Amino acid sequence: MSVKESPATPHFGSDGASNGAGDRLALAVAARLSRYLQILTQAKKMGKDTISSQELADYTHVNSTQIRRDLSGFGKFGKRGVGYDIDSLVSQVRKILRTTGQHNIALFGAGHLGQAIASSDVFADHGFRIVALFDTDGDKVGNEVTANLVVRPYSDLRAVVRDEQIVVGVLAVPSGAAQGVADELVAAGVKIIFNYSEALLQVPPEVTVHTSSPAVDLLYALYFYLT
Amino acid sequence: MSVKESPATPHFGSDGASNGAGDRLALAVAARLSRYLQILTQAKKMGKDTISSQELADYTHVNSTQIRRDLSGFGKFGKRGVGYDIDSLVSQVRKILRTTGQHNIALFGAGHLGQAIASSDVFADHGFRIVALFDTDGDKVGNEVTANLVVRPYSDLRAVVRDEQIVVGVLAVPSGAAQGVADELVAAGVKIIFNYSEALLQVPPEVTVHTSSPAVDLLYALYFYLT
DNA sequence: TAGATTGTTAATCGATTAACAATC
DNA sequence: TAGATTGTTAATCGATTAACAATC
Repeated sequence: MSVKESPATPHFGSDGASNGAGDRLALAVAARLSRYLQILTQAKKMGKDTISSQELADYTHVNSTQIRRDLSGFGKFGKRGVGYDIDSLVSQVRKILRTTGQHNIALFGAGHLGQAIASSDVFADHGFRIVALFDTDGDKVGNEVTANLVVRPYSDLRAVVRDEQIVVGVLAVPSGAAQGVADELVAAGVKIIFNYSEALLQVPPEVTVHTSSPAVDLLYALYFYLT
Repeated sequence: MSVKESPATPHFGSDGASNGAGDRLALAVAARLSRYLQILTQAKKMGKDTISSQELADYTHVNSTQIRRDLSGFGKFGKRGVGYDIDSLVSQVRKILRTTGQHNIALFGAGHLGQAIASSDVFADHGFRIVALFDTDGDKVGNEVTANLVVRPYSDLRAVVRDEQIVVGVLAVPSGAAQGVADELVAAGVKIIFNYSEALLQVPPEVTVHTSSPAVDLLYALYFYLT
């Protein structure tokens, strides 16, 4: 701790060994990498095969040097004078983020926001699957929201979490209902809750809540750009 | 530049004068302050009058020392042994962020996401107003989505931007339609675009694009929590 | 008073950037 | 080759944290 060893690699947390088995990425690095991944995926869809650090910088608002630095910490992925091959960079970044597997998600609330989320193809692009959609409204139960997604009643919650190995519960319910759903998810053993409502949720310490709603995101951004 | 003056205040950018007239907040500070503001507003709604830096830390995942530091840079807003009075802190932070005025927003797309955004009360809480909602679908035009919001055709765009002094255009349209709407907004003189689609938008340098969709937000978060 | 929580210091750590040689 | 863009260095700057006295 007190003795300076060698210039520690800045890509990792506290103890800076190389990119071996058990290292955890620095939080900010992981955040940026996942941002790059999203842009890369989209650029590919738009027909690009190659991208430069400067182009990535334009889309992400991250400095281009920072981007090259982030990537070169894990290998030499680019071609000087050319840029990065998108396909190969995507698979490299996925490897770094360790998100090559499949993860199952349960979504709560089949209102406007829930349906907007359910019909996004972002998840399939990145190896996540929404395997269940719940709503309290009896009239909605049974509706087919997308090809493979039928609205289910809350009474199925426990069985679904167990049978489908749900790792994340996503709340797209009204603020007033959010705490109740969170409680049921916690009771069912889910450890990660993504909260799109504005409610401030109370959960046990072993459960992580991430709160962010479209409107609140917009709010943040406005504070910057308007001044 | 090269000469160390005095320990510059870390709350501001490059040239560190005190909190006088023309100083710009450091980006990260502004981001955190707006996050605090959202939590404070919500805590107030839930009946709290006072909040401690530790409680704010629990909700925002920002270190409590960091929070006290952010706030104490602008004044002594708290009471030792008690915490912060929510009402007074809200008005102080608003003053710091200079967002006491009203700003008008135009929203594009009356689909699920657009309607979810339109019916959020986050904006009214923070002094922003969605004054117009546009859609290309002739069947939707004329529909009343919320009490004061009727779906309008794109042909009204220019007039509305001018008459209502629109400063931000929010895109909740399909990816394929996003660039077209962006072009029209640019032509109408709008300088800030908030893009909820996944499209990568091409705009002139004087226009700022902020891209983030609910599904992509979720994606980021999952990369963290699942590893 | 006793307990709690702020305001502030001091030290470390990580992020950011300009600049440029290497090289495709 | 000439032009473009990466990979990397070196330096600075800002963020983060633990710790604790001040004080409500």
